[in-house]
Amino acid sequence: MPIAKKPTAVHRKATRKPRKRRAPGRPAAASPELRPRLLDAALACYVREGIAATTLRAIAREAGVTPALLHYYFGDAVQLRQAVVAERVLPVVDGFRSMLPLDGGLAELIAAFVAGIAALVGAHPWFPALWVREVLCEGGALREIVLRQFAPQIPQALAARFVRAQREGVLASGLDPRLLVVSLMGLTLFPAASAPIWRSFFASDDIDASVLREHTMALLDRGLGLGGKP
Amino acid sequence: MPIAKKPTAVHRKATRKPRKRRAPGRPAAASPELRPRLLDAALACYVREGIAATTLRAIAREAGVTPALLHYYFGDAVQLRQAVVAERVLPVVDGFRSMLPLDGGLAELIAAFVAGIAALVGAHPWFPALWVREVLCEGGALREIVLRQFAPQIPQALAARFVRAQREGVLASGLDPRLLVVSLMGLTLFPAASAPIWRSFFASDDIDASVLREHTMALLDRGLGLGGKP
DNA sequence: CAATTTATTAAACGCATAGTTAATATGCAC
DNA sequence: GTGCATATTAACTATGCGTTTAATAAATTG
Repeated sequence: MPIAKKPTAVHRKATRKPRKRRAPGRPAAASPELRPRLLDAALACYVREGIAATTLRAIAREAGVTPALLHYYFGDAVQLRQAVVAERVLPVVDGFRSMLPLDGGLAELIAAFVAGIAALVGAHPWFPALWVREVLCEGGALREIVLRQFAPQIPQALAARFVRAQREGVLASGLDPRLLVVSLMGLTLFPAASAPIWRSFFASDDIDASVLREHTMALLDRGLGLGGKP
Repeated sequence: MPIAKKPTAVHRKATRKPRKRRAPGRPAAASPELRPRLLDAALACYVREGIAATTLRAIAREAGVTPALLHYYFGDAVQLRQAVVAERVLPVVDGFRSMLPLDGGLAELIAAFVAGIAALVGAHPWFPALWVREVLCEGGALREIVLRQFAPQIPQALAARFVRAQREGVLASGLDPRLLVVSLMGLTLFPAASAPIWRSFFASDDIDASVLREHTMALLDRGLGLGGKP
């Protein structure tokens, strides 16, 4: 509509034609909590397209609203991203960390790590893909945030625990305690993230979460010298 | 006459000597082959930014030329990408595959896999990052190409070999042959791809390629039940 | 050394898409 | 009802993409 000088609302309403598209203005019904739905839509887009490649319009389309509404709720795209990270991503990482019995035995710690990742993936299937793209990939949008805030706590605590276990002879020598942390992630997060790939060229309907966990534990128990081998 | 417009280039003369400089017009003599340099520039951008996010202008900037020159050499952006894949990426994957002794003993195969990834990463440090972003990530630009063309040969051949080894009692039961393929990649490619991360919060100047390889082999030898008799 | 071919750039085109702003219909308090 | 706050959209402006065209200078050819 070209801008008339001072179009009053009443006049425009009188000349309004019935439209299919929603007109601006407050909706009739009291909308259910929209904000969490917007966060979920944003997260879905982040997972599917990557954070950097996700446009405000894509999120709006996903949620069935206009980009301007996202601006209304969250300000700009950066603040929206921060909200998603703070309210959707970081709690997941934190929940995993709190599940690790760092003060218990080594075998229990390893088992809890593997089971913890399995539980995390079961509850939040989107996590591995997001983590790979936004943390593992260089230039990932979550690298700094997640890494500087959480990762030093988990990997360094694990490495320290492994050093102690090795000194006590519980952990096989020949393993590097720091690299063992990396190996643990490679044996858990990586299979989860690549599941869509290997499921596409392996007949793998029989592989569920417990099969995967038992395979991983079988490899680790023996590989770390935990089983009962002297 | 590099391909630019109509696909009627019947006569395939050898490549000319290109050159780069500032003002328009043909540059002075003694130019090194420009085309490989353009491919390298494109690859560098793909690795750093991701293929989808890499603009033709960014590649041109990286190579110190104009976007129009890329069009002169490769036609459009899609053809440039195909050239990079065919001449830079696929040969690396193929070289790795040819290094695997699928007909030898199991221990030798495992060792060759680990050493092969180490050699690949040593020769092409950009590979893990590219592979993670473009193959592992959903929507990655190389997923279809690499996967449908090469990956079924390698993983399925490995899995078949592991099935046989397990039947012969050489490979510990309790391991899934298919998941073992995934574990192998998780223990090799993943640490390589995440090296920038774990090096940033571990003091790891003492960890070089051989330390990493020995750690991995120590874990695998025992974990798969290959080493000395338990 | 003139004509032609080859390699390169500058500039512009058309298009898509980005994030934001201004307008506006509804709900609610008096 | 009247006025203000809330929730929502249409429209705008900016930018940047890939591509193309025309200009131009060196190389090559005769």
